[in-house]
Amino acid sequence: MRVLIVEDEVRLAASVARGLQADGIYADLAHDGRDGLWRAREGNLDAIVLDIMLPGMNGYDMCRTLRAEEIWTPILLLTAKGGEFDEVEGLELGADDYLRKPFSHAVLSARLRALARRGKSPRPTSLEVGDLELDPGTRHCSRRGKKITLTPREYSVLEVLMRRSPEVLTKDEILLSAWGMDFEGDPNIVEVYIGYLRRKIDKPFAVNSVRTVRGAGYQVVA
Amino acid sequence: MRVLIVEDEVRLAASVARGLQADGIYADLAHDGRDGLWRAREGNLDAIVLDIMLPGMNGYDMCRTLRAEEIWTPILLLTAKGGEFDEVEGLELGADDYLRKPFSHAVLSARLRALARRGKSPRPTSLEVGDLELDPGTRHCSRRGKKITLTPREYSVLEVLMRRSPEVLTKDEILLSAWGMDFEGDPNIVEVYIGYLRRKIDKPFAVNSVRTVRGAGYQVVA
DNA sequence: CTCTCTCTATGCGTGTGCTGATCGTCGAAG
DNA sequence: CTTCGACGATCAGCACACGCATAGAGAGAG
Repeated sequence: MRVLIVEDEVRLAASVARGLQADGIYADLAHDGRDGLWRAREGNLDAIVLDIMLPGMNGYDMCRTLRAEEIWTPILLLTAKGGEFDEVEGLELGADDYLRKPFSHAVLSARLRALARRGKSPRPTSLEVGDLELDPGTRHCSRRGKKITLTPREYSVLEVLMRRSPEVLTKDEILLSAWGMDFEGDPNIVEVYIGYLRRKIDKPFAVNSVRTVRGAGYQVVA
Repeated sequence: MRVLIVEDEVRLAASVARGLQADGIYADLAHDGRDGLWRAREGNLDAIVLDIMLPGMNGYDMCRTLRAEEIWTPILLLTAKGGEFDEVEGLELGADDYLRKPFSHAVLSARLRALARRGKSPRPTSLEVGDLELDPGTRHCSRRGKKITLTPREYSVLEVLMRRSPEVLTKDEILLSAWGMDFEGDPNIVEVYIGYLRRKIDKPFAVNSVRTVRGAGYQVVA
């Protein structure tokens, strides 16, 4: 589990980070609003701990900005003031919880876990072309329920073909997607891998879903 | 929006109910634990406000009972004591939030709205993949009832793999989640920790739940 | 100091990727 | 219809990167 702590008091931030680490929660640190916003956009975070009083950009603004950008990572606000309006306002702006300073590490980690539990991201959907299925999450490939084992390179080639099915892709497009732009070998490699794929996903099932379009490229059809 | 207030001090309960009503939140009242439990089972509630000190049945027990019955209506605990352990304990038992007395109506309604927005999320208290269990609260891991001791780093790696099981995670994703984005060492460390995990959770039980997907990453399966 | 945990560094085995040559096939022009 | 050229398919075999195991150094806590 991974969280971002946005807090300008460096010593406090470091101490909180150590405390969480002892509970198996790894914490990245940002010391001002701008930096925090940047990392929040980048990262693959389970939650954000956000101080309200910050140099650069305050916690409210950061919270509002993230939500406006459709980033729904759970946010826990840290409030220093005694007033209640901070907190109400924060929740209305899209924060998910708040904690009043000073707080104990035990409470913070319990709250963070509770937040992270809710914030599950939806599963990526699988690709289907006819009865051929490809799940990018597990990298499983199957036809009519029968599992097909693919090597990494075979998987890359099939993925791009299925993603854009039934488009015809040129060899160059396939090279770019499956090998990357820094490939410097024999472009004949694409033909070789098309061959591997046909041997695994077409021949055993007596179908012809990987089609050659002479002079143009390849496509996958139902 | 409709909430249930379980609180034995009649005057306080009535005053809270009036305050919420002014914010468009309709409140049912129960004055002891048994009555509260009954109404919580019946009703079509958006949230429950639960005092800890109650005649009949205390707040902890009520909370635990509801969760055991698979009723996941969000619960906000009211704590009167100063100690923090009440609160941590409450959250571990399945409450979703807490508020320390005395509190203001504005804060209570903001919190209730936040809870209702999240909705009832079936909340697995532990992660399970096949017969392998991992409890994020206590950081205990076990298979077939036998306890397995994990170091913090091992725990982090296993947690992210189980949370997203049966997805295949790349080494980079694992590094990001378990080490953080500022890790600058040898990425081979992931392989090392996968090895440690296998030695602890797979080999003693003669299973193979931590799978390598060559060229892609790792997954945990049943 | 000792013990635990984390990480680096090494060597090894195997599956995978790629090359290069040869064989097959399609299509257009005579 | 036949022929020829260009494009695509297939195959064998080698090199190597990937993943695994293990040992040990370094850091930190008790």
